[in-house]
Amino acid sequence: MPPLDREPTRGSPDTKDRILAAAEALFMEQGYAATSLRAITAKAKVNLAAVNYHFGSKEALIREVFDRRLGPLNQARLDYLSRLEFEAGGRALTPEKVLEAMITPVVQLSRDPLKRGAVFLRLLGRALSEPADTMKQVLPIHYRDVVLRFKDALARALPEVPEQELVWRMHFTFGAMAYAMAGNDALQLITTCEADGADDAEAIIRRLVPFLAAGLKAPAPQGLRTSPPQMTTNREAA
Amino acid sequence: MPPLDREPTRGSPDTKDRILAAAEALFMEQGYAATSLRAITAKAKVNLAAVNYHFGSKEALIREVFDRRLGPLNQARLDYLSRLEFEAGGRALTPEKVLEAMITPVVQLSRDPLKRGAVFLRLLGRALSEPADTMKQVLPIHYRDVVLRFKDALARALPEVPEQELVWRMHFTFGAMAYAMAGNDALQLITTCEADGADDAEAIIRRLVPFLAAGLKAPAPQGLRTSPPQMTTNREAA
DNA sequence: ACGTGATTCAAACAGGTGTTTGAATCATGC
DNA sequence: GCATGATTCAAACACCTGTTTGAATCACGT
Repeated sequence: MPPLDREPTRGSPDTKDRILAAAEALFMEQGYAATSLRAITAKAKVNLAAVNYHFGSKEALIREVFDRRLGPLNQARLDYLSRLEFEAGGRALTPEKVLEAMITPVVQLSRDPLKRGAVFLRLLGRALSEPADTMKQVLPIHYRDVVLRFKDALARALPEVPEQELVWRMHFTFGAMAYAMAGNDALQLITTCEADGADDAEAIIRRLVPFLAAGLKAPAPQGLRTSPPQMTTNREAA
Repeated sequence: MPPLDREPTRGSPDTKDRILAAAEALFMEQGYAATSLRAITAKAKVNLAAVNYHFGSKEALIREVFDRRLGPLNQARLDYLSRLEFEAGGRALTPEKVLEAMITPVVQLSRDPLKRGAVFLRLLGRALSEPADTMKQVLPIHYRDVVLRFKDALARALPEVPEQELVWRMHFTFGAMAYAMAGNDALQLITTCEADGADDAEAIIRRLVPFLAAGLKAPAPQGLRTSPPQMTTNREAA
C-alpha cells in the first residue's frame, strides 16, 4: 500500500521522479497513447508495477506529469503580470509587456536543472493540440486563471480592439507560442529551412514578442458581421 | 488479392471511401495511435479485414488519408500564388496577398461536399504537431514545395526582414494557422472564452490575415547575433 | 532483536491490438 | 452455362496493453 500522506520524510528514494522524467520524455517523443507503461518503466529502470503503485493508473501519471510543471509555470506568469501592473501604477501596460509576462517564465523553465524543463515545454507545445480526454480535464484547470487575467490585461493595453477580435488574436497568439515551444521540429517537419538558435529560448522570445505584439496591435478588420458581403479577391476554385 | 491497378472501371463500390471518411473523423477525435482499426471498420460499417485488404496496413491508411487531401490543397496554394504573381507583373506582392494565397484554398476545402473537408482540416491542424513517425515522412513531401515558394514570395514582399528572421516568422505563422484550423477547441480547452463564428472559415481568414500580416511586417528586433548582450526588461525570476 | 509498514519484484490476469487466413460471396468475361 | 478474379466475411493468429496479485525485500522504530 502506498503511503497516504506524501510527506518528504524518508519518502520514496527517487523512483517517482525517475518515472515522471521518463514519462515526460517518452510522451514528448511518441505522444501519450503510443507510449506504453513498459516503455516508461524500462527507461526509468523501475519495475512495471511501480507506476500503478505510485500513481494509481497511467492516466493519473500523465495528469501528474502536467500538474507538477504547469502549476508553478502559470503561477509565475500571474506573479510576473502582477508585478508589472504594480510597477505601472494605474496606467495600462503595453502589449509587449503583457506578452513578456506570459513568455518569460517559459524561458526560465527552459533552463532548469539540465534540460528537464525544456523537454516538458516541447511536450506542452504538443499537448495543446492533443485530443486526448485527459487534456480536456487537465489544461482548463491550469490555464483558466491565466487566460482570464491576460485577457483583461490585453484588453486594457489595446482598448481599440473589440472583444471578439481580441479573443481570436489571443487564439492565434497561443498557436504561435505553442509552435515556438514545440521547437523547430514542426518547421523542419514541413520544410528544409532550418532556423538557427532554436535551443536559445531567449533568442526566440526576442523574435516572438515583436511578431505577436504587431499582430495584436494591428487595426481591426472592417465589416465583420456574421457573413461578410464581399470577399477579397476570391475567384474560382484553385 | 486486391487489384494492382486502381482504375475506376467497375472499381470498389465505396468501401475505400467509407474507410477513409471514418478514419479521418476518428483520427481527428481521438488521435492516430488511440484509434483502432476495429473502431474505424465499425464506423464505416465494413469488415475488419477490409483495411488491410484495401490499404495494406494501418500506417498506409493514415498515409492515404493525408495524401488524398494534402496534394490537391497544396497544389491549389501554388496555383493561387502563381496567378497572383502573374497578375502583379514583376512587382512584389504584399504580405497580405501571399497569406491570402496560403489560406484561401483552405477555406475552399472547408466547404466541400458536406463537412468532409472541414473534418480533415481540424485533423491537419493537429497533425502538424504530432510526433508520430508517419507524419515525419508524409508532411515534408507535401509541404516542401509550398514552403519554399512561399518563403521566396515573402522574402520579396518583405525585403527589409533578414532571412533568419523571416524563417522564424513563418514558423510562428504556421503555428497560428494550425491553431486556427484546429478550430476553437484548443482555445476552449484553455479558457472559458468562446469565440463566435468559429465555423465560418471566411470570417476566420478576415481576422487571421491582418494579424499575421502585421506580425510579418513588424520591424526586426535589434541586436540578434547568436546570444544577445542585453535582455528587454528581464529581472529576477518570477 | 523483532516487527511493521512501505516498497520492489516476477508472474499472471483479462482484454485489446494489427494482421493473416481460407472459405464464402459477388460480379464479370467468355 | 461455367470459370475467374475481385471482394467480403468470420475466425483465428501472435503479440502487446494496463492492471492486479502475493510473496520477497527493504528501512525503520522500539
